[in-house]
Amino acid sequence: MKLDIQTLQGHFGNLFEANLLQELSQVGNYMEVEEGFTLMRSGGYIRSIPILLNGSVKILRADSEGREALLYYLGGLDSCAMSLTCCLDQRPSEITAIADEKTKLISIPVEKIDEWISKYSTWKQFVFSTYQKRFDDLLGAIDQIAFHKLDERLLGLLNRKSKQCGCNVFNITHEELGQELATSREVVSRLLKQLERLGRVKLSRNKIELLNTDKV
Amino acid sequence: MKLDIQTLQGHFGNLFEANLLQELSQVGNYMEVEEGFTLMRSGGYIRSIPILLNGSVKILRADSEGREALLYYLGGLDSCAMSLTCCLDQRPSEITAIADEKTKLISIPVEKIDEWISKYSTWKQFVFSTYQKRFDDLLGAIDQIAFHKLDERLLGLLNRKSKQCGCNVFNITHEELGQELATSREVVSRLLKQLERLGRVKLSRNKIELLNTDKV
DNA sequence: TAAAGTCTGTGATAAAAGTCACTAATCACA
DNA sequence: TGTGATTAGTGACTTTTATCACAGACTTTA
Repeated sequence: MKLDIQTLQGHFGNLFEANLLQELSQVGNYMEVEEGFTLMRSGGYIRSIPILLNGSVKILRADSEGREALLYYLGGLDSCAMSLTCCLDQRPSEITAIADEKTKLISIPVEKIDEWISKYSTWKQFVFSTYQKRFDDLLGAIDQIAFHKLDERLLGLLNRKSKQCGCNVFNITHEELGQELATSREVVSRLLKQLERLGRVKLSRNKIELLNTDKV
Repeated sequence: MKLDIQTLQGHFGNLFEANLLQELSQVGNYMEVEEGFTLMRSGGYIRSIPILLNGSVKILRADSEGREALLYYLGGLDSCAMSLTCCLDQRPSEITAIADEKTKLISIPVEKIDEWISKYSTWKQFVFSTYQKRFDDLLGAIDQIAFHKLDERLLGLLNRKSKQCGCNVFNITHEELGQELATSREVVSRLLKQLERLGRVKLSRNKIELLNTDKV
C-alpha cells in the first residue's frame, strides 16, 4: 500500500525535501505490523529498509545456541543500520527485529537507498544519522552488558521500556525479560522479587509496574 | 607531513580514484605513532579522521569508573566509524583509541569527509564500508561479552591478537589483558594458568605464546 | 649487588549468576 | 467447573567471577 504525500509530510515534517517525499510516496510501501511480528530474522535476506512511523521495534542479537540479547529499540522515524549495511552488500542479516508493539512503517526498496544518497542531501543526512544513532545504541548495549550487574541491567531495561512506550506498566513475562537479558527465567524472577522488596517495582502475573522512575 | 601520490597509490592501490588520491596527498597528514600512543581519549574532540596505512590500533570503551573493554582492532586501510560520526556531529569521542604497535596513518581533516562523499563515489563507498565493518566489529564484541565465558573470551582475544600481528607470541602483561577484558589481573592469571595446563598457551614473564591456533 | 619496582602465582573467601527440581498461583477454554 | 497450560516463586546446589592478601620471581637502577 502507498501513502500520499500529505500523510508522509505529516510524519516527516521538514525532515525530507519535497521531491524526496514525492518519491517516497511512489516507491515506499506502507505496512502495519502487530506486536510480536518478526520483521527480520537473523540470517534472512533484506530487500528493503524500514522507517518507523510510530510504534517500536526491538533489535536482538542471537548466538549460535539460540540465546538472544537485546541490543536496542527503534522508535518513531528511526531506521535500522543493519538493514542499510546488509542491503547495500547483499549479506544476510546479523540481527533479529521484532515489533514490540503495534507498529506502522514504510519500507524503501534497496536500490533507492544509494540512489537517493547522491540525489537528496536530506536523505544522505538521514542515512548518516541512522548509522550514528545505531552506533551509539550499540555502545550503550555494550556498556550495559560489560559494566553492569544483572539487577542494574534489569532495572535499566525496564526504564528503557518505560521511555519507549511512555508508560510504567508492562505486560511481559519473566521468561521474555530473561531472553532480552540473555539469562534464565529464574534469575529474572529472583531479581524482580528483590527489586519488589526494595520498592522499585510491583509484580503481578504478566505484569510489571515500575515504581520509582527517577533513579536509573 | 604530506605523502606524494606514488606512495599513496602504493597503499590504496585502486581503492580510490586518481583525483581523490591527488586531494589526499594535498590535505592528508601523514603520521607515525609508537606502540601505546593514545590517538584519541574518550571525551576528547576529533578534528580529523585517521586511515591506517599499516600497524594496528585498538579501540576501547571506558565506563565511568575507569574500567575499559576492548571493542575491536583497526588494521591496514581501516578507518574509525566513531571519528566519522563524531566529526560530522562535533561531538566528543565515545571511545578511546590506542596504537597497539608502531602504526603509520594518514589523517583527513573533517571538512573533507562530507565534501568527498558527494564528489567521489569511491570515497562514499569507503565511508559506508567503514561504518559497516565497525558495526560488524561491535556486534562481534557483543557476542563475546554477552555469550561467552571469560576463558573463551581470553582465548578469543589472544587469537585476534595473533591474527592482527601475524604472530603467536605477545609481549603483554596479565594486567593489560585484564583491562581489555574488563576484569582483574588475578582472574586473567588464573585463566591463563588453566589454559597453559590445557596446552593452549605457554607463559613467561611479559610474554604469552599461543600454541594451538586452529581451535577458537 | 642491593634495593625498589614490576609481574606472576595462588590460597581463602565472597559475591554473582546459572541450573535443577519442585510447588503454587493464575488463566484459558472445553 | 475443572483440566491442562502458562507463569511465577523458591530452595538447594554448582559454576563463574571478583576480591583480598601475600609470597616469590624477575628486572631495573642506583
